[in-house]
Amino acid sequence: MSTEREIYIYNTLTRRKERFEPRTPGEVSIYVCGVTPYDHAHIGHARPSIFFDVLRKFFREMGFRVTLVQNFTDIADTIIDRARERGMEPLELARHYSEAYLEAMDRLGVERADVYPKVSEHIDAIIEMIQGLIEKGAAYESQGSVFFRVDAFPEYGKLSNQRKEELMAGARIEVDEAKEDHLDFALWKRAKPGEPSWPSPWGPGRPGWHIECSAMSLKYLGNSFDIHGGGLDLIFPHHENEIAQSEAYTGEAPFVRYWIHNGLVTMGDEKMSKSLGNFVTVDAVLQEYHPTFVRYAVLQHHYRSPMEFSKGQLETMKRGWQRLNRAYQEMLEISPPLSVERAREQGAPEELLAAVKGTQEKFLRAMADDFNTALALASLFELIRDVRPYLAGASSASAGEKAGIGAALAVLQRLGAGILGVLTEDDVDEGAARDGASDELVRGLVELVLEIRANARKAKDFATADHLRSRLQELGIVVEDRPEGTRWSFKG
RNA sequence: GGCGGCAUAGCCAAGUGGCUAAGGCGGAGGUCUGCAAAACCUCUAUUCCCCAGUUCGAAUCUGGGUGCCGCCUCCA
Repeated sequence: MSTEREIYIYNTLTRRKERFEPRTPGEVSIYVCGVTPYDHAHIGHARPSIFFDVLRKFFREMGFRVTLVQNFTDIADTIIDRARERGMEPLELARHYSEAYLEAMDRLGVERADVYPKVSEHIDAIIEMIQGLIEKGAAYESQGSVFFRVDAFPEYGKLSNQRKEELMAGARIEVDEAKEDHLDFALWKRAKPGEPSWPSPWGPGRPGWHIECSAMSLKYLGNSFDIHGGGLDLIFPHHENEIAQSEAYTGEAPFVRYWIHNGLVTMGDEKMSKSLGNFVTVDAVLQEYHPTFVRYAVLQHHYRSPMEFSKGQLETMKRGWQRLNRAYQEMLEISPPLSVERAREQGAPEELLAAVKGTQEKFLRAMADDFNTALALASLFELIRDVRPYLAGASSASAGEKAGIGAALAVLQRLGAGILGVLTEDDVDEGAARDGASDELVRGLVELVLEIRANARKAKDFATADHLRSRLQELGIVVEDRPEGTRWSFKG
């Protein structure tokens, strides 16, 4: 693919769509705020992971070399508290949930980042940065802790568009007399008894919340890297503070060229979050739904829109995903994937090839316009609609028609499977993935019933046949008579 | 109180100055089928929360209003 196409990104910093110009031509550096691993990953975490996975694959498709860094904030109050409850070492708890997070994302088809830096492994870099900030007068030590001096950074508030005075007015921050100013935030927190701590020039303690992302992103991606991502809920104070620290430290702006924030996942119109307790884990969802379907559901929404998560919501979306995949799977059986050029050589209908190229164009244009995955997905539906007529008579299709289907298949694989990851070769029918010892018996019995039913149908005893089918339906087993034979599946 | 976002058909959801307002689900009719299911075809918003304005022209821009959400405290 070429890098000719212009890519537009909505930049939170400017609140405008801007043309993407990388720091280095042909390369993209991306830092995505990862999780604080003190519990299982939920769907609210899956959304940014899936989105940035798609974004990365799209950039790659456009010819960029992509470097993706995602941190684990493995030192945090929440981790310490949870570990204490369970009588565990905080770092051990964090390691456990970090692993669980990665495994959950693997299952969702999220490609691993290039680096997963952990706070606990970057204490030195963090201390070095804090020292630098103190030397520049942007931070000060107080009672064993170190705070960032917000007054030393005149542009404070530029990301979240807040004025310092206003922040002060509405502050619900408890007064900490160690701070010079209410808005100042901790870079280094003095250790309280019984807390994990690391030695530092200011005594034993641990990093404050925001400093790790600055230290680690600068370390792995350098100054003025391209894209920093995360949930909308991180804009303030987290990302605001990152900008202040980083730009004060390096003396260079911008710290980040494009800020991308994804919308939140809601349940009952309320933000899904661990602290509210209204979350559904990725594992729980994957027990009922196929990973490519979860991606489909996420990508059906524009990344900046809120996404309501509910079972009813998913159920109605499932049909579309099934239809897309059924068509895809039919195509797989008809032809190997072919380039448009090869398909044309083999006599593919021009009309079909035009549809294939049109889909590709529409898809890439949608993605290049602020990663409009919903529109991109729509283009795939249009493609299968255009291919459908050729699929109908596939058994008698000419070599040229099959080649045309192969060209469409190649595009589906590259865009739908490769970039979006919403296609699968697995059975997409209801409950198809069910297994287990008891099902072994059930399967045998269903086969037996269907054998009897087949005999009834052969004898034109449709009353018996229909009775068996409806009784099975009541038990949650769907029977379909297709031209090629009867098939059945569990209803979800 | 401050900042930001959202409001498009029964539902989900694109579109942000101008060809017929994407796509999916659902619904209606049809093809196929012993009947169903699946699949396919056709139809399904003269109109984009309300009011005023800018413009030859607005769902799209401006002002005002209403409702909802997020952030200002840990948070993807």
